[in-house]
Amino acid sequence: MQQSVFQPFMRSQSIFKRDREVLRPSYIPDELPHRGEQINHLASILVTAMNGQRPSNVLIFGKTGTGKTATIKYIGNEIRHAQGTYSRVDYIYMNCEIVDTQYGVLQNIGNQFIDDFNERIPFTGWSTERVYNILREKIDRTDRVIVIVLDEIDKFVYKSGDDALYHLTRINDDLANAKVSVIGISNDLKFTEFLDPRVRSALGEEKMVFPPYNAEQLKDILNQRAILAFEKEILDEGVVPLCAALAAQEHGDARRALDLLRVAAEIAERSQEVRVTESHVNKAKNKIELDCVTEAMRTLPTQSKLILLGIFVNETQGNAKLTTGDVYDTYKDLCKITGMAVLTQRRITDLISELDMLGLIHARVKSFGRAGRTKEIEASVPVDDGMRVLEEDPMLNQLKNYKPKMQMTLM
DNA sequence: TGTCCACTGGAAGGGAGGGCTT
DNA sequence: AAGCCCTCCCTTCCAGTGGACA
Repeated sequence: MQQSVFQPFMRSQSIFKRDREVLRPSYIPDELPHRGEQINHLASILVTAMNGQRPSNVLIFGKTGTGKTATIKYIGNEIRHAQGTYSRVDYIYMNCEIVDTQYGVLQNIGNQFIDDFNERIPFTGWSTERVYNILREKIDRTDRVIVIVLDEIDKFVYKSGDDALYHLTRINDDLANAKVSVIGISNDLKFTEFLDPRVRSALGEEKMVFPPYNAEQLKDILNQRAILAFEKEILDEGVVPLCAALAAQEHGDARRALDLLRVAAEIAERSQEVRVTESHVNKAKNKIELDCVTEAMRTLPTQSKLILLGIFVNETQGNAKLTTGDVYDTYKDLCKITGMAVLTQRRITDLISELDMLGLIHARVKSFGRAGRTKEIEASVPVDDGMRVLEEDPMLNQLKNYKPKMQMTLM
């Protein structure tokens, strides 16, 4: 019988003990190291709900990987476990990066309540007002305390404003039986400046800040997971401290630390090695960074890819610092060759800003005096790697040998 | 000090696409 | 089928701007 393609990669002894999911940031362990204080504080606020009263709304701030989401999900689990005794609380978690419109947020919350009336709110088609009214009725019929957690609430507010939050924070005025409290989680301390003052004060009845983990704390977190994930003697002594140190440099990001450890172990496993070493961690660091960039590029819309490609080809020709005008000229040229519709310069400036935010290019506004004020743009990823990824797109493949027209580069 | 350049970026609105209601 | 609504992508319009230059 022919040998399976998986055969060479199957080993009797895996580096991982069992489910490697325990190394994913989404895994919620039985105990959250160094977040006891935050858990207790939240519990002290939410205990009100257990007694059938409305707890204060809470705003939680903290950088990525500081355990905000883990803590909030941990609390959610605790509430569910306690339901035997107190079955009066519903806990709804929602990530506003995924659902990021006014309508979407209200619709999503509404559809969490499947009751006897069993009416589902469609994902489009209704007026927001109507969605809100149905949501309110559904909530009121439950006669319970509803805790709504809105993760990444800042992204939602920046994108869609605060109308839905206004509704949610005022909803208790319209409810006869149920009670609603909202917990917002944000990476950004300043997003409340964009809120209507009424929403700001309603939402911020309680505020919490999650500090970044230091290297020692990250080590504890990693060690706790490593015990669950690996057989004994699999990790070299320096592996956990190195992952912790690298992640601590990045504002104490536990997510990054866990990713480093998991990817390092996967690299070791793939190369059929029995131990994970520091060199695997370093390889993991490079791999994660590269994966991030390639993924961002692959998922770009074609128009943005054209702009990016235009920047890359200019750089390969030695035109390192480009203006918006330069980029637009090359872009128009590329559109002509590929037969794509040419968008306006106004639209292109927005797409350039998006590429900047994704970290694929670096664009800063600069004035050249009489020569005008514009953006100075350069690639911030290795051009060769970038070109290779973009050329995977069949639409752009024909541009492989494209050379930009000579441009007057402003210096 | 005023002018002027090449944009920047906000505001408003069009229209396509998805879907609901009547 | 007609009339709505919402979101997304895009255009049009235009006031505003930093700094070199006269």
